[in-house]
Amino acid sequence: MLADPSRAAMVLALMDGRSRSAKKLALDAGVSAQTASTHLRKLVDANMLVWQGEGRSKYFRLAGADVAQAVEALSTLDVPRALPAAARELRFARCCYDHLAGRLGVALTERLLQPGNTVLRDLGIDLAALESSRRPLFRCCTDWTERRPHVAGALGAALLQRYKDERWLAAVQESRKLVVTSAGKSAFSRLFDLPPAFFAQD
Amino acid sequence: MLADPSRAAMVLALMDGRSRSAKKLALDAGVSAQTASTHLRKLVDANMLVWQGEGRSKYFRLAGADVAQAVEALSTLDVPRALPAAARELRFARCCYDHLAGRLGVALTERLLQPGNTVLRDLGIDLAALESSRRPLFRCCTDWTERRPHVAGALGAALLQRYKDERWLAAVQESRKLVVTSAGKSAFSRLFDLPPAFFAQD
DNA sequence: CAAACGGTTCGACGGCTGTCGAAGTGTTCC
DNA sequence: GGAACACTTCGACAGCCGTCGAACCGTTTG
Repeated sequence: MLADPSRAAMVLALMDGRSRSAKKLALDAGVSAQTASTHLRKLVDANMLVWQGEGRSKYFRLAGADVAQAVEALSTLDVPRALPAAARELRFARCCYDHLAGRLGVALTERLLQPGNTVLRDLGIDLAALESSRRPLFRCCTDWTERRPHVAGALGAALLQRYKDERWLAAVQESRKLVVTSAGKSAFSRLFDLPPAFFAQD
Repeated sequence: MLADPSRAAMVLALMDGRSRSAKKLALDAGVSAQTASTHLRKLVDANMLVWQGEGRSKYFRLAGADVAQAVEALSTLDVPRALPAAARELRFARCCYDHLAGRLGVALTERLLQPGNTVLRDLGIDLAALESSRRPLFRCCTDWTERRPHVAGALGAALLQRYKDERWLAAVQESRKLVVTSAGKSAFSRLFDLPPAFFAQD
């Protein structure tokens, strides 16, 4: 399924976890509407996408976190060669389906795994509630830009949600890119013990 | 690369992390030697396999843990449909490149993530030494049989090595399957607090 | 040295599938 | 009601690529 360039482009365009119309996906992939329609049908039949009708439009999104993780894992294989310019701006912070990825995601994950840290408690993340959800609490994606793990799963999703609610991170229109607000810089520095210079990489 | 059935079969046959000759891989994939040769060349060019000459034979193996993880992540996508009979025996315990996967891998991972456990200390795993290695200490694969995470990365490899050294697990010839020895059953039950009935699933 | 064997290269065949034009269905908007 | 629009289906074309037979190279074995 992912071997075809058009389908790959569509799936990559949906890697932010949001929905897109068939027409927009056709534009993303650079093919006609008919071609896009056949591809989208195949992806839905393969349980990789789901759709939702809204008026005369059809909005598609990834079927689940497992699809996103597979794409991310595949991306790590091709990446040793230089990153394309378009991907350059995704290096620092982006969303990977429903959680945080990129240098920031990897750095926060490393701090989170250090024994003795109290970040989750400080953030008021209710682990017990998350564990009761059916999806795995903890999972790692291998970051395709950093080639190191970042937190995914229910915990990863809850953390990104919190960051957005607190206005520490903001989503960029039509992109997976996330920007760190000034409030976010000070909050991340404080909670995760990151040097202020870290954010100069963005 | 993985979209072709022959190449997929070859890569799957190498998922145990060991090496196989070109001829054996041709048999695994059910194609002629010429066809296998072209596929293997492509896989090497794509940095997914590496090879090593030995006499008039050529032995291939996976290029790294990232390849194995991508394959494992992709496998989770198609698996909702019933498992092929050949895969049935891999459900309980198998090696995934260099670490433990399957029901046992998932169960041990869950115990390992419970706060307050002392398993790593009891096993005498030297986390400091592992951290100094270049590869990430901690990573998760999403298990394609269980659809839940299991420990990979340097820690996952060190754990499997320890289990083998202790003769708790034994590799099955020409297969990814791992069998739990009777010493292993009692050791896992004790260290990870698993009920003895757990091993009846095997 | 000759035979056997593992692997590779070349060339030709054949099938699969991605592509778009054209036409059709259902929805929205004026 | 009619025009514009989003999406789908059908059909035909074209190109890509997996496949194997045949021939070739290098190593091993008797």
